[in-house]
Amino acid sequence: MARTEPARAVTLSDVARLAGVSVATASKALNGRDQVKDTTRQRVIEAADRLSFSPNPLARGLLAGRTGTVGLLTSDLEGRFVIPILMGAEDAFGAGQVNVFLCDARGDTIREQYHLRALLSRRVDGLIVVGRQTDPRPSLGHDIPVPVVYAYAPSDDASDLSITPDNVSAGRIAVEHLLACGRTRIAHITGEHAYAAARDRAAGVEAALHAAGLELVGDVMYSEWSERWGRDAAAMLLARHPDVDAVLCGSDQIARGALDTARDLHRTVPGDLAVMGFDNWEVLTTNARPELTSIDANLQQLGRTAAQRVFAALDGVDIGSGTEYVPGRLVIRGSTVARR
Amino acid sequence: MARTEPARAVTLSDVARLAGVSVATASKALNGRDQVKDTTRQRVIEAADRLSFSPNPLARGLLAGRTGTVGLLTSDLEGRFVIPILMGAEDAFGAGQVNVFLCDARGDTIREQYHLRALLSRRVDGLIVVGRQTDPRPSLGHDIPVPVVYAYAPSDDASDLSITPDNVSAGRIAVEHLLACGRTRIAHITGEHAYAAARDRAAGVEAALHAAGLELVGDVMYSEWSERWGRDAAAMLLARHPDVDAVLCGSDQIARGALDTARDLHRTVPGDLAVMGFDNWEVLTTNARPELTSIDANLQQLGRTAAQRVFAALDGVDIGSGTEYVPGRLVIRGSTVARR
DNA sequence: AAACTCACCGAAAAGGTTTTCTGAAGATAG
DNA sequence: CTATCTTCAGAAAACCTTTTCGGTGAGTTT
Repeated sequence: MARTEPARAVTLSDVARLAGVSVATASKALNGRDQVKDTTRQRVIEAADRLSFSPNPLARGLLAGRTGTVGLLTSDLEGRFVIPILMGAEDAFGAGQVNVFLCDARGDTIREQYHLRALLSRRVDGLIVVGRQTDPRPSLGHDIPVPVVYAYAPSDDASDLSITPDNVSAGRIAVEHLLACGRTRIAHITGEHAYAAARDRAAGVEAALHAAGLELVGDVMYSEWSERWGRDAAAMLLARHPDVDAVLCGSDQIARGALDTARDLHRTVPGDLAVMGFDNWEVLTTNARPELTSIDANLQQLGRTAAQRVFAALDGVDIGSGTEYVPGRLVIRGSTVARR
Repeated sequence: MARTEPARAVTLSDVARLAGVSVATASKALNGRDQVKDTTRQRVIEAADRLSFSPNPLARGLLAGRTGTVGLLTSDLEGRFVIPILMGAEDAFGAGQVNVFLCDARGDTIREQYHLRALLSRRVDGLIVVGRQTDPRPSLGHDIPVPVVYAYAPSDDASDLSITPDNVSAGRIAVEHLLACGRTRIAHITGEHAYAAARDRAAGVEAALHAAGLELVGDVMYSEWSERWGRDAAAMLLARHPDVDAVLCGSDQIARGALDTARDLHRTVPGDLAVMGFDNWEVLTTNARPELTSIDANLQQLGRTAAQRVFAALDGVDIGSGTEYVPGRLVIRGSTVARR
């Protein structure tokens, strides 16, 4: 940490002095305005290069209103949903000159308001709000002077723009895969009924089964998002419905539990029983025995889309409102299809 | 997204006008400088309240040099190490007026340089660099005009300040726990030898065993950080050394694999065999059968410490240099101690 | 040669805040 | 009553960049 005097940052006037022009001309030269002779422009650019000048975004933002920053307001920093979304957003922004302010509200409305104020006072150009569930969350309201996009958790206000995973179609896709594998006696173990994600996936599952003229084996088994529940539920299920040939689980965690139980009861997977999960959480899926087929929610793409919408709004494009659904993606592994 | 005209932000001069004073006085009143009569100060504060004035950090930063922002430069956004660190940093900063710029270099030096430049040009007040391993990483150098603290991955330059988990002591703590549980025939399965984390933990393990007059059962088994390796290694281990009574694993993932194998081979845990891991990754530890004892690296505290060091440096305190080690914390669960 | 156009450059203001310095009024001491 | 202090308020500069507008000089037209 020993440092020499933090050399005063080089400013535009330093560049101007070196190039022998006024700051006004230097500014125009560097920003590609006309009204500057080409040779002059070259001289300025050269000078800026020599001093490795980089303009002060504060001064720039003070005047222009634009700061080149975007706020990402999450309630789910510990959660695993915000990360891919954040990466996607970084991807979309990264190429340009945009940086991301990250704030975690810890699910607390007070703190959220606090961070919101802080972000706005820093004059972020736009805002992405990430929730920790797919259940609608309270809107931040409309008196916000910058574009706002809600990601993962949609806003409860239809005049906001939200981008969220399409869990209904994900449920459908899962069932269609199991059907394609020749399974017909399919059960569904999932997490808390309070979560829209659980209910939506279940709805997609039942719709797809119905469309195929089939019925779910037993009722949808709701409880908690844990391996433990996956184990217990699978044990109950196999005791009551020994003829089941596929267990569709509402999360990879639950599926891991179901796999464990199947193993304990000497049911071979995928021979006797196909098992699949949702989320495609690699740590869980690729280390399971056998590896776990799952539905990836494409969160990274979701984040990219959200960022692009913010961009578009910044450029004055009307990005519309309502909820946009991002479809999931089937990732097939050994728990539904025997591997060569 | 439909919005009304973004009402021009209220400025200090609005406040001053309402309070019937000059901007200078208003500024002093709000910032608690003296040279302002108490009644005047009250009037200004009231006016600011009525207009819900919040100062423009851009203008403030322009003058002060301080921007109230800190850059967090990570190479590990997908990883799980940066998240608790980030939360810790947010904790430490959060109370104040600081916001965090998050940038992910994706392990790419070019991108890192790019982000570094972007952060510096935004005049961040300080920088926290988070790596994805505990192996030393290249220093960013000393021509950076703000304090830099390296977290998780230390800098390879001893004149930088780094804060990193104490894996040697973590290994020792783990062994001491196993000894306290009455285990004496302890084996160690861990991840890639290329990782300092693996070697350091192993060193601590061997030191602690040696101090107790014991030897490791077999050699340290290095390979990869996966459940699969945990399963395979445990199988090999139990075949070759059936008398082993504790398996210390280099990560929770490996430990999960070892638990699976123990179950397959009908070894009871913790009766026959104690199993423990490192990292205390809750998803893995609390869902294992039995729940997994582990060493938590206290990453959140590490992040807090890093943030505090940055703060201190900002306040002109000499924060020193070299590597500061954060000790781990034993989290006892059912895989080493039978639960009532 | 005078009037005009055109291309280019620079002065100055703006943006919002903090800080320093000056100055005015009131209070105290002699 | 005057001289010196103290207390408090305001004017102005500073931070750095962008933009508008006025101005200078060269070249062109009549």
